[in-house]
Amino acid sequence: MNKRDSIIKAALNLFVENGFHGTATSKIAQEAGVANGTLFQYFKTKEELIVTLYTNFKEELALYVANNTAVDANIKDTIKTNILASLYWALDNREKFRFMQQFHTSPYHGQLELETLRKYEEPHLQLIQQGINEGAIKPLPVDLLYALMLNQVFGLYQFMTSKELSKTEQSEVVETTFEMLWGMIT
Amino acid sequence: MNKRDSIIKAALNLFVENGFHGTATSKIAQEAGVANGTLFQYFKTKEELIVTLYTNFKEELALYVANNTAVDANIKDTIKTNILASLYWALDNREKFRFMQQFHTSPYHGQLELETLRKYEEPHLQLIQQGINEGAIKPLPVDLLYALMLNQVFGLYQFMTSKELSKTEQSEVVETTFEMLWGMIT
Amino acid sequence: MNKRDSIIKAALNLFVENGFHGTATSKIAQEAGVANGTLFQYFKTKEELIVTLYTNFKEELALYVANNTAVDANIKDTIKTNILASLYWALDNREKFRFMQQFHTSPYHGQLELETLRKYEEPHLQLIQQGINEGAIKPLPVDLLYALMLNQVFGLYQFMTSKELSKTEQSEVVETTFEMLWGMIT
Amino acid sequence: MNKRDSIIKAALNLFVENGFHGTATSKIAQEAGVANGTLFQYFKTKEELIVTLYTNFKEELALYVANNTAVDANIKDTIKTNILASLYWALDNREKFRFMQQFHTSPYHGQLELETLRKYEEPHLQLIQQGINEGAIKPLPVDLLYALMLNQVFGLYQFMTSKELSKTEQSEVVETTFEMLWGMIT
DNA sequence: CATGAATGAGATTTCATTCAT
DNA sequence: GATGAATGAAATCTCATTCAT
Repeated sequence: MNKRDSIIKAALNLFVENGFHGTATSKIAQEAGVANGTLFQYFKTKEELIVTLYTNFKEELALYVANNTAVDANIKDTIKTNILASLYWALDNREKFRFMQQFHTSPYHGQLELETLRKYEEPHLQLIQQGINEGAIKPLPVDLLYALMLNQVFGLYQFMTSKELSKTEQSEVVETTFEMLWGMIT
Repeated sequence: MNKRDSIIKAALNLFVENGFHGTATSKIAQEAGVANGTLFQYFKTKEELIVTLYTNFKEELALYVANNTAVDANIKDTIKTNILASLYWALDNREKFRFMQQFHTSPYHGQLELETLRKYEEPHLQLIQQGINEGAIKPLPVDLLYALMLNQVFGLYQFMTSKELSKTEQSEVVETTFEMLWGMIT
Repeated sequence: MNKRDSIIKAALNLFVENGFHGTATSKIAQEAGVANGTLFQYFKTKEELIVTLYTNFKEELALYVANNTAVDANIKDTIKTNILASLYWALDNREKFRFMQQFHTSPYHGQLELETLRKYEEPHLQLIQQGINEGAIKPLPVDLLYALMLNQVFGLYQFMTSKELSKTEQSEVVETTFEMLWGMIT
Repeated sequence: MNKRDSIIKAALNLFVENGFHGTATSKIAQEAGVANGTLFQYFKTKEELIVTLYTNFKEELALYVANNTAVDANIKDTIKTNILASLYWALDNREKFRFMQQFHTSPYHGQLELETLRKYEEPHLQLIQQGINEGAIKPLPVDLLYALMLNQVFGLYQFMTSKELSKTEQSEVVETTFEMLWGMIT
């Protein structure tokens, strides 16, 4: 693993464990096995490091979701695969997901350009719009529907990470919950 | 307004605007119009100040919800009033609500006793359990149902704070959304 | 006990336990059961309190020694009773004695007027001088003899406070040690 | 001189002059010609700095005494050289010696492990024991004899630093005093 | 006399960042 | 690129002292 990746990995661990403020750059460098100054060769400031982590993960999640969303299927399956992809990525990348949540409520988030953020929402909004256009989904504001769906996923994630569930139990609760959601918005 | 309250008010403003770390205790004192050391007469540490704010607001919310939840009504109305009370408190106390969200993803949250936190969840869980017992609500784990309902409120809050809605639009979207939720869990 | 005495007593305890710097005036007031500001009615500053304690104890010791030194006796007995009085006072007032030692190595000591200090040494120096004049004590500088005798007492005090000795063992070691000292200077 | 040594030197000067509390770490850094934070790279806390100074000096003194104590000589000469070495080191390193005295009556001293302290006493105690075994020294508790001898040195040090003595006067008083001491304990 | 809330100067310590090697 | 010693601004917290009541 190259130094840049070592730093990113160490930063993720420490930020999640101790928060942004609770993590000194020197600790990150130490944990990454590089010198203090080396960190600043790759990231001009601590803030840049944090924002880079965030956009990296955001990108990674978007890619994963894109690759695991059924296309050329009926709208229900498309949305279902889309949502489940998000959920499973989060469950498989809990540290990254927690990091992103931390980031959202931090002041760093406000400094991101809205355009950047919109970019990641767009595909989901379009999917919902498509569902409405096809008459499958209730004709409500897409923003609202997106917010409800997204937070449904958060709620499910919260539940699933607070319990120890077997694989079958997991897929059972996921299936049930999605059907409930689908019933709600159609 | 006495000094303690001035400090609390200033702290809330600044924490929400700049985050916990981004807010120096000296700034808080200054904004509150008191001397640096005065802050530490009322709160032994910065952390104590932060935790006090959180538990204050948590208490305030719980009280508001308790006072605005219909009792002696059918279960649907009870739950409805309960949920709407939470939502409207959040909408009327946006700073306090943002503060609480910030707190949740901060390392301070981990230091709270679980017992304290459970105390606030308990009434909601009991309400859901009652709904299940009465056969009104689907027999799913209460934890799961609670998580879904709570996050539904978050989602709605998110939508409503991102738009400028008239009073009628507001109550319309709230009504609609609650009916969707109720349909989903029954 | 009046407030002034309460303060003095509390101050002694705390200073000996935690040092001058380690003891806040507010702690002293608290321990003494008086208000914060009351302390400053009796002592203009913390320093004045410390110096007052010191001179009080110094005075107390001097008085005790004066009252317990044999007069109208031969020089050996006079000096012996004088030395033993100092020693026994120290053993019976260990906190006060430790306080005085702490004071000696503190910067406060440098601020005392030399005249004040000399006053307490004078009687001892005169006694030694008398011994020399009578031909009983070696004709060495009185300063030197005084320093040796004083430190002999310190050494003995150190030994006796580090052991648990019975009354008979105590007086035995005291007798022996004085005879050794007397042998040394005559 | 490297920065660490500059800091140690400055700290010694200032601590002796103004006491531990009276000396701010920022003053030390300034006097040493280094930045504020640099001090804390070499010493994690102010306390660590103080304790390091103490153990450094203690070690230095022990080494000096070990190197200047006659071995393979009769017991009297061995003890004499041992005592004189201590005395002369103190006279040649008055600041360091005053620092050590300050340290002894400070609360920092209590935090040192007893084992550490015993280590430095051990050689002296053994020497005295040897003298007793050989029948040269009176069969009294070694602790007591050590305390008396040590304090004799303190007394002599006190006398010699309060006077301006020529070299010959110095060695004369030292010789005389040692003979008195030796007479006393044999 | 007594109180104790309020003060604010000052102390220790941290840490993001730089830069000479 | 890599290093890590050095920096110094800034943050939290303490505490002797004051003063209105």
